[in-house]
Amino acid sequence: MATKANTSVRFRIRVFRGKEITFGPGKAELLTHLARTGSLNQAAKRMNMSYMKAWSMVKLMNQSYKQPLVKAERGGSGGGGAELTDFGRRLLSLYAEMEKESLSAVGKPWKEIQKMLK
Amino acid sequence: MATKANTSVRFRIRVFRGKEITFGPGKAELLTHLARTGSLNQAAKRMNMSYMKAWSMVKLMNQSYKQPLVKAERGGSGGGGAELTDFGRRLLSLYAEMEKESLSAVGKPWKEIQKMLK
DNA sequence: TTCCGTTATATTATTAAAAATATAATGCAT
DNA sequence: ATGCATTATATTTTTAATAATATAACGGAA
Repeated sequence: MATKANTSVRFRIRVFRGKEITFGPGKAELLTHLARTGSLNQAAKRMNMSYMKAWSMVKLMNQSYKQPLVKAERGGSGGGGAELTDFGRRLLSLYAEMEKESLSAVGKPWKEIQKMLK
Repeated sequence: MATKANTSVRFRIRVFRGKEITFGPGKAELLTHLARTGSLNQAAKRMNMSYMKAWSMVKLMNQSYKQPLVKAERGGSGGGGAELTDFGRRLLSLYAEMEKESLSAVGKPWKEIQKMLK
């Protein structure tokens, strides 16, 4: 038994500005879906999130950074749509890097803890 | 302006066993206070946590690991008390190590993100 | 034998977070 | 004009997390 099937360490890395969470795992997932679908509505649906919550997240992000992460348009042929800006793509990839780095940094103590779990 | 006063990354490292969080920042803080005070009641008060919640955390921890992290006694001269076991002290220090390692691992991308924040 | 401060536990109440619902606005296409 | 799929926003409802309250048990000390 090298690893216990049931056990895991999970990270929540959150970027704060004052009291507000301007980036975290939920927002990262939302932006990832948004990049694929081109629609905030579709992105929200894919992660079983209400459109309203998704929209309020985007609003907060857009006003927290020097440049908007998401550009949205309404009306038009398909009803409208939303997409990531280059700025947004960059932030998303930096966040992914943080997740990857920290997860690998934690390997040794985590193995020890795993041994201590039932 | 080297760092923005207002901004921070925060980690929530959680140890899961199935759906249950068997260790995390709250439990770590509780055990730290417990080590100092020798009383679960006092430890809870120091972090403005209800005794009931503290106790249920201890209960979950004690039944999730191969050995108990906390040993409690009731009755007696001071009414009773609780203390960390060696096993508990070890887990607490491993957790602290995870926090420290991951924070330092994240330095580079975090600096970049900080620049992007308003 | 009664008092004390604690652990131990269940039940109820409060609060905060999330979800659901509703509605307006947009602009292209048919 | 009307329909369409979306963004944008406010309001209400529901749910889940947390806190509060209550009570029992324990065992030494005065």
